[in-house]
Amino acid sequence: MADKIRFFPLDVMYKVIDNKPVIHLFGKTVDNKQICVLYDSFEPYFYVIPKKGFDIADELKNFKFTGNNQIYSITKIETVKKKYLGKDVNAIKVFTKLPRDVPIIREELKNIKNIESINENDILFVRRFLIDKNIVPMTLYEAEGIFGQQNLKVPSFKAEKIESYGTETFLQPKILSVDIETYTPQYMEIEPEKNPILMISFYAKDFQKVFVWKRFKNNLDYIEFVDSEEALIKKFKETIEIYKPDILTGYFSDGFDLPYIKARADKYKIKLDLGLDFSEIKIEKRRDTTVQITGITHLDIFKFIRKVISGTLETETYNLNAVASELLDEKKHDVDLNELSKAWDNNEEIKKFCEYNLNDAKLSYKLAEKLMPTISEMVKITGLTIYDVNRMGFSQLVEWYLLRQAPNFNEIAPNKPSNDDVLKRRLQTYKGAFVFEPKPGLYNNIVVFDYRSLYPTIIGSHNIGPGTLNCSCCQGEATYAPTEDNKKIWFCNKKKSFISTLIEDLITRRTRIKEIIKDQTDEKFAILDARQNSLKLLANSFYGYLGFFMARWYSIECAQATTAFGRYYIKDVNKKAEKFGFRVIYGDTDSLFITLGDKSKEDAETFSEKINRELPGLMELEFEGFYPSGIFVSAKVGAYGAKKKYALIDEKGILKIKGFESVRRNWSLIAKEVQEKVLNVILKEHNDEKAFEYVKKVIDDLRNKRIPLEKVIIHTQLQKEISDYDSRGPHVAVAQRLKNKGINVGPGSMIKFVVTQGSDIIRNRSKLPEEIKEEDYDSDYYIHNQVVPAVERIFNVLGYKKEELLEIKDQTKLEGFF
DNA sequence: GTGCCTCGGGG
DNA sequence: GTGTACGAGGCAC
Repeated sequence: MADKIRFFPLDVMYKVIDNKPVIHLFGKTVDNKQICVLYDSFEPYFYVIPKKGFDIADELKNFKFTGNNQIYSITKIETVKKKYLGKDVNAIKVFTKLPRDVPIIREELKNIKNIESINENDILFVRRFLIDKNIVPMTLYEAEGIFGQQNLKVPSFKAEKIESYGTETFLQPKILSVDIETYTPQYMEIEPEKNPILMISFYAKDFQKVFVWKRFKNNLDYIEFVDSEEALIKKFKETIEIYKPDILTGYFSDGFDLPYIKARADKYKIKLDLGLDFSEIKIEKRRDTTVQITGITHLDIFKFIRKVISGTLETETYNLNAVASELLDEKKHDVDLNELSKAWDNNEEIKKFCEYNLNDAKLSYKLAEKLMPTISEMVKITGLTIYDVNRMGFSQLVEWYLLRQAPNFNEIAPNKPSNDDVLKRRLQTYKGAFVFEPKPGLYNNIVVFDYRSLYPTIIGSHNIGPGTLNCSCCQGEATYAPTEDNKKIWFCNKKKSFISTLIEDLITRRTRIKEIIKDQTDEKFAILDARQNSLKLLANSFYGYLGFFMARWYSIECAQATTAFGRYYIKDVNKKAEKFGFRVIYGDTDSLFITLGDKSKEDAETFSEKINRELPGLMELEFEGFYPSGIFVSAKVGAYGAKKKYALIDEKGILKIKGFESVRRNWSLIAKEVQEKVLNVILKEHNDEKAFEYVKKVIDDLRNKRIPLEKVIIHTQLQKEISDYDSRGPHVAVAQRLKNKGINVGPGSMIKFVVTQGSDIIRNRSKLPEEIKEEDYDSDYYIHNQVVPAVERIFNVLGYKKEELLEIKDQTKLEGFF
């Protein structure tokens, strides 16, 4: 007698049991209990496309070979009618016993004649399963089968059938956030092999805890003392086992917290078998380290923010403080972590560090909670697990969306490029967007128009895609893309491409959501807004994907045609605006900035309506906004304005600033300070004279050594052993001197140095702050290489020249100015 | 200009 | 694990 259960899948893996791959879907039942649903009837396969006119079915059916003392064979084949890039093909679906047989058999098949190509042989088994069985994580399914006995931490259910059960989404995963503080003396690198973890904090909706292995008096109920680091790590393991989170999150926990905990656990020979199948946490050390726990979704919220939503944030640095400030309007505690190790050694007060620790865990928790709607929408669109969505960039998300959709179009996916292909593709370049450069200066009554989702709507409206590119059926009939060279690129008039169908679907789905979003409550709004934003992000990534060298559906011609149409449309509206009586001051890619002159705001709206009546398909010109005034910035040295650098003020007095990059951490404090102050004075006080004089004063202060040494120190981290450097930058030279003095420096050491006066190369003039006197720094270096570059672009907005900044100022005029 | 190196996030 | 995915900017040459 079969049972039925309803559940939301969250994580998926497979195991070979009795020489059969068994899919394990870990998730939550409708009554919120952990479950593992097993499915053993899914067979690995891939496609073989024979050369036209050849029948190799029998040869494949009987294909066998021996290797590694094993016999590999094809278990069965099916001949299927498929499409490959829009064209009909007769393909052979080749099945194997185990997933790991696929790459072996694929290699061996390369010896067979008359094979055109082998496809879809590198799609991981569990992802293949999710696609073919139409299973989307986080949505509701019903499984039919029996409860079984498996060696798992959660009940298991052996399913015969798994079917979609409505559209309900799992919205309340149990999230547990973790954060650690470690012993790291100042100037020393982070060394998990040497230095202990001092405390571990957890934060969840209904649970807060800081474990620490040094006792002190306090009245905080969330602090729990343990006797040693070893006990601390055991507590870490125990806490997760007891709390049973669906999602374990942290900020950069892929790259720091979890690998550190693992390294320390190894030292004490503590097995971190947190996987729901009793497996140990898996650390993959690549450039981007990843940490995986079977059955528990490890979400590194930093990674998601940087990879997926960084483009939508104002901040340019993605540290916890900056991101939490922007997204949560909350900050990290103001604590100097360098003091922690000292305090620890000297048995001083460490309470504030525990509070700091818990706060960090709380911030990560809140970020995860806040971004959950966006993440779950990405999961629902791409059909990937949260774990995968978390670690993929845009091009991969687009690719997995296409891979998931391909079977619905009966399409076989193209292969990933070979190394040779990648090299060739990397060399290909093409013309990008059109930019109408502004003359720097101040303007009044500005109206901004932009084409809504320009590239996505072009791809949709002009049927762009590798499958419709230069089709033989429309040769000579279709109009060419306006590429402005002799390249003849056209797209089919008769059938819609796979890619453009999908992108139009994304656009219309988004438009629908934006329509209903207007009258929604706060809660509903957040989810729908996240959803429309995910759709937008994905649609916007298609163009880049088509031109991305690693893409399966790569097509330089498609990318080229997209920008060509883009240039055509923006130039077209530019011409029409001038004809209508506006003055165009700036245009870039998809937007047009005009001044009204003697026309009104209403005229501008009439204009955009007129344009829209003539646009094809889903293309639309939007009236983005009206701004009483604005300034356009000059970028590098030169008479002309720059792309994407401007500041506008709207009718409410709110500033809109674009294109001012912030300085990186290895700049001196003085450069950072000056940039910040100048932006403030110009953008808030509108007093460019004051900003200018301020910088002149700082430059003068530098010349006269009135800026203290501490503000000119540059911090650079040593990345490897000194002897391993071929090219010796300033910090390497300084590190060498430190080493000569007997100070232990190595990879990870933060080297502080100051560039001093002289005529030698910078490396030889870089000294340790303690080696030199207060006034030894090279004023010219700091003026020309630090302060001026930090503000130069900002001043070009106002027509000031770099030279004017550098003029020796008249001391008397400025008395008492600041 | 080319090529090598560093940064990010975390303590 | 049916693998393998950075990209921008500074300094030395």
